[in-house]
Formats: sequence, C-alpha cells, structure tokens
Amino acid sequence: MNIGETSRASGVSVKMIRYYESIRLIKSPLRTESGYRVYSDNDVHTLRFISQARDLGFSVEQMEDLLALWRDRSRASGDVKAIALQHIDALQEKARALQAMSDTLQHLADHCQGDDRPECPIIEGFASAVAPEAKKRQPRFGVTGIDPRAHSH
Amino acid sequence: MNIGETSRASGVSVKMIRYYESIRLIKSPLRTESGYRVYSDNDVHTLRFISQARDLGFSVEQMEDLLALWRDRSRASGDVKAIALQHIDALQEKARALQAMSDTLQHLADHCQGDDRPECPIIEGFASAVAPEAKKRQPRFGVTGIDPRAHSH
DNA sequence: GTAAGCCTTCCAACGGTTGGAGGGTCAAGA
DNA sequence: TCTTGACCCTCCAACCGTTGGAAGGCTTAC
Repeated sequence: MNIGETSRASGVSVKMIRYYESIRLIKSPLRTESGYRVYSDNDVHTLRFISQARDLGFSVEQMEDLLALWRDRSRASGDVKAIALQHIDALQEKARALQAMSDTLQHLADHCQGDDRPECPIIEGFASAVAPEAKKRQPRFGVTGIDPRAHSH
Repeated sequence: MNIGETSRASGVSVKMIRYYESIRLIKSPLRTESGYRVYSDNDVHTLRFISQARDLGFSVEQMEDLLALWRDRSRASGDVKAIALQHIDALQEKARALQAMSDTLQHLADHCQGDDRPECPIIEGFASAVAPEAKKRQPRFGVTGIDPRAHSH
C-alpha cells in the first residue's frame, strides 16, 4: 500500500504521515526499489489511532505514551493503568479549563441585551476585568492543548 | 510610560506588546527622541482588554473584531454577543469531545486493571473507533482558538 | 565613569500542518 | 512505443502566538 492509499485509509494526510515519520512517532516503512513508502494494514490502524488522539488535542509527546499504551498489551497492567490515569487527569483538566472559559463568556453574554444599543457587558467585562498584578504569568494555553490556528491558508 | 512599565501595568509581556504592534493589532505608539515607545493609560486599557480576550481563547483574528467593536461606540451589542455565543459553542463542543475521550480512557483503565492477559478488546475498539471516510477534514483546532503549546521551552 | 537595567532591532525556535518547487515513477490509453 | 496524468520523492518556507537570545544604544544611580 503506498502513501496515498494509506492516507485515504487512515484519514491522515500524506504530508502528516511523512511528518510523523520524520519525528519518529511512527517507524520508517519499507521502500520499493524506486523509493516509494510501503505500508501495511497495521500501519493504517496505527495512523487511525493517531488521528483520533490528535483530534482530541493530544500533543505528539503524549501520543507517544498513548501509542505505547496501545501497543504494549503484554505490559504489567499496573503500569498501563498509571499511564491511562495520567492522561485522564490531563483530559479532565483540559475539559475543565475549557468549561471555565465557556462559563465566563456565558456569564457575560447573559448580561448582554444583544440588541442594537451600544451598552455591552461582554466588552466592559473584557476591558476592566482583571488586575494584572494578580495574574500569574504561566503558559497561557498550556493546560488546554488546543491550537489557535483559525484558518487554513 | 515606557514599554516595561506598560507591560507590568497591563499583564502583557514586552515581547508580546511589540508583536501585537508588528501585526497591527495595536497601533504604533509615539517614540521618545531616543526611540523608546511611549504609552498612555488608554493603551494599557487596550492591552488589558487583549490579554483578557486571549485568556478566554479568542484568536488574534477574533480580537480584531472585538477591538473594533469595543472602540466603535455605535456598535450593536448584538454583534458582540453573536461572536461570544459562537465562541461558547466551540468551547462547549471541545470540552465535550475531551470528556468523551476521557471516558473512553477511563473505561480502558478499568478494564485493564489486574488483567495479565495480552488481549484487550477495548483498546482495539479505541484504535479503530472512527471510520476515516466519515471524518470531514477541517481545520483541526480552528474553532476554539486555543494553543497546544504544553511547555514554555 | 561605570555598572545595572532599561530599551532597540533582528533572527530563530517551538508544535502541527500545509503549500509549493523541482524532479522521478507508474499505469493507462493512443 | 510514446505520451499523459496521477502518483511519489525530498527540501524549503510559511502560518500562528510566544519566547529566547544576540548585539547594541540609552538612562539612571552610585
């Protein structure tokens, strides 16, 4: 199976398959005489797993753990569970952070008339909300693991 | 007020203030004879607004809209509310997806506990959960406007 | 006068993904 | 057999938001 077919079967773009290989997330496949990459059904399976995890905001670093969890089926179940629980905590924390953002916005929106008059609590809330000295400067989105790219150019 | 003082007053780093200027999110400030940037209280206010919106996961692109609305006294609060509500939906959807992933992993962890046999059908199910042809390839994190950087290096 | 701490610009890196250039390979149809 | 078009290859650059660092100028206090 060549890379294009593999891409269609897995839902991972050709570009990303090659990228994942370059960062050693997946292993280098065999090549034909002419240099074409050749993949197996198992590789497709792995890529589908990766795609799934990426869709939910896992970093590549985390995916290495997840892949190990997935592949190392004969490992001690205690170790496996520890890794799984760690990822669950991370997921819960991300979901919580997103929910907090949503709640804050919802609260502001609730107090906004939404008509054509200029008064708007959302805007006012943004402008005056936080005393900056109370803010701890920490990685702004480190918790959430989601990306701000708003458009594919 | 120089840039350092402005940074401390607004909670936006010196680097980011210059970056926001470079992408024209904020306008270029006046300079002293020696080239130092000079900011007003109003600029601090604007930066605080920006910082707040970024904390809530708005992209720079979205902030341009919000800033325009903020500055335009005649804007309809309905416009602002529409942007906020759209954002709330995106955040909710992302939180929901993360929660589903967490549930799946929890299920996996529960099942694997104390089981020394290599078979793990739940892992198999997780790996092949999504039929790739059912996936629409869309900007992966475009909706939420949040960033995957997990660590400040 | 000198050291500390500002400030300036410029250049690079991160992660994850995409686009494109410039070129080789394969299969089908004329 | 020869061409055509769809594939494949590698390499380089861009995107976003943010940070770090280098190399140098300015201001202030001792």
